[in-house]
Amino acid sequence: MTDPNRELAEHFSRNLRDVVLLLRRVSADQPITSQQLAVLGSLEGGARRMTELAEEHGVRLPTMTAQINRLERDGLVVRGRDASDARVVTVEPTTAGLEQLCAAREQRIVFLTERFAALDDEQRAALAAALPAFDRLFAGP
Amino acid sequence: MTDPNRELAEHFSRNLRDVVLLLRRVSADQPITSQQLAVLGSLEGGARRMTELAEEHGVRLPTMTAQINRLERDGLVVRGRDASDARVVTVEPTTAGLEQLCAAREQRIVFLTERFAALDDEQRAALAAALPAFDRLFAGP
DNA sequence: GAGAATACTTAGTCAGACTAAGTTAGTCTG
DNA sequence: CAGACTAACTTAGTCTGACTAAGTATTCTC
Repeated sequence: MTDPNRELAEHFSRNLRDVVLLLRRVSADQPITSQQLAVLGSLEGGARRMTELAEEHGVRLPTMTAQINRLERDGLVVRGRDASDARVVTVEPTTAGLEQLCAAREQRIVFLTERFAALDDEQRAALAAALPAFDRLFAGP
Repeated sequence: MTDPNRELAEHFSRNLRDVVLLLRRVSADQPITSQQLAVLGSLEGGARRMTELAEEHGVRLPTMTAQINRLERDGLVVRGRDASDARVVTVEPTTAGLEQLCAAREQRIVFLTERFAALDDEQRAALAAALPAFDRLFAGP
């Protein structure tokens, strides 16, 4: 009679705390915060608008304004203007910003690689097989 | 030549952002924050010490002091004293605190259940098969 | 061209993280 | 057993990062 989806959800709900704690541990002792890293990641492909960034990160515009202020203060991004619309503010990463992004990303991947290496083959295979389902579960609206 | 663990890690690293955004969406519009929910969860089994709580949540003691201050102000927990050691402060949930915990937990589970229901059988089976690996991957030191 | 909508910024508040320093209580040592 | 050290919290001060409300340009629409 128990809903298998609910059982899965309960298990995941219990695991969520571990994930959050793990993420905190990964991002601790890094020169930039996980938020800053996420924003820099959005700028990797080139200049973006403030509204785009806010939407993509699920925050309000004033929050992104403050975030970009900090990143600009630290020399990781620069603000620009859109030629076709004078209201629009664009944001681009600096060379230093891209370097920080690469370094932080690499550090995170190395950390995760070590975690994966601690699993046995069967567990690794199970996780690999679950990847498409994960993409589907966590992405989208 | 590519390390399969690293490939897994890269995929997960890319997915982390989706998870974070999803978590933010789940906890938005809830009466209590995800941090408060997590702390209340630690108190479900009875009174705990401040140091225990801080350690369990990976934060420093002053952070937990402030957190418990807010929870106490909102009537969700009460501070107590340890009979055998007058330095120790204990924290217990109130009835209101336990109610909030149950309600928030239920809401989170319902949300996740809906996400799981949107998957097909194959994806669901893959996720279910990956659960033990997940426990191993995210738990522990 | 006036009024509405859009794109940001500013100002003010709050949660939640940190360090450094203070207080009180227990422990240990000569 | 007194003095020093350690342990358990709290307080004070700072920072990031989230929000709303309100202000300023600029563009769009009728």
